[in-house]
Amino acid sequence: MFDAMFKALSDPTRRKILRMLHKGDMTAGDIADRFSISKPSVSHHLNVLKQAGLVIDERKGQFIFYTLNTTVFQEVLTWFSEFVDRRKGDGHVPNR
Amino acid sequence: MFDAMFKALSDPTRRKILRMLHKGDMTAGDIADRFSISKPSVSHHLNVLKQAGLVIDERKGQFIFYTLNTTVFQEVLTWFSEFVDRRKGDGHVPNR
DNA sequence: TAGATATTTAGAAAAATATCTAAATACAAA
DNA sequence: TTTGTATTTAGATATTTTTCTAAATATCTA
Repeated sequence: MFDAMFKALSDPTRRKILRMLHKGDMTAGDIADRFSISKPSVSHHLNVLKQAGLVIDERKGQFIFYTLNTTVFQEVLTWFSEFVDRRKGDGHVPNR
Repeated sequence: MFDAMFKALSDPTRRKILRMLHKGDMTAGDIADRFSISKPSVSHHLNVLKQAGLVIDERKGQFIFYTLNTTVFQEVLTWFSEFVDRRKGDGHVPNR
């Protein structure tokens, strides 16, 4: 699962989408309109983010709304925390 | 710079290297010995990590030691923090 | 200096990824 | 049901990334 998350985060377009969703939920079309790449390409990126668990999609009539899945961000945050020196104990937590 | 960092973090071999270095500095050869891929491939990964600012290298005689650059981890941590709900009124309320 | 060890660089092949256009699916409105 | 809008799926191509072997560079030791 970490594999998919980091892979998803490696693309700048996808990180931009995440920052947009942080301001509020959006439809696939609204997201696509903010990029110069084609709608199918944006759809592909949205799917990668979805597979990685970083976003959730929900259809409402004609539209599909995308939402951030913040719980997963918490997990990545934890992954990174292990590397940062918090000057508490020896700060070392192994594996994963 | 974030671009290079996220790119570097997207590969599982490189993340494994980072976890190894977290336990202590290592030479390129010692790192390579722990993978089944060739030394030149590991050398390539080390270079990607170095370009991303995630590790620092220092030659000592015949050997080159690699070390984690924790300050950069702190920066990525900050990037992620923005997405995590810390329940401390930053004004942002998700839709629905 | 010659030989041994540590590591990287060069160049090529294979695999993965991003992107496109065209077509398909899902739903709404008339 | 027909038409229009929203979005995805399919299939192809171009680019990027990973990996390899062979060769080069740097340093140590005898």
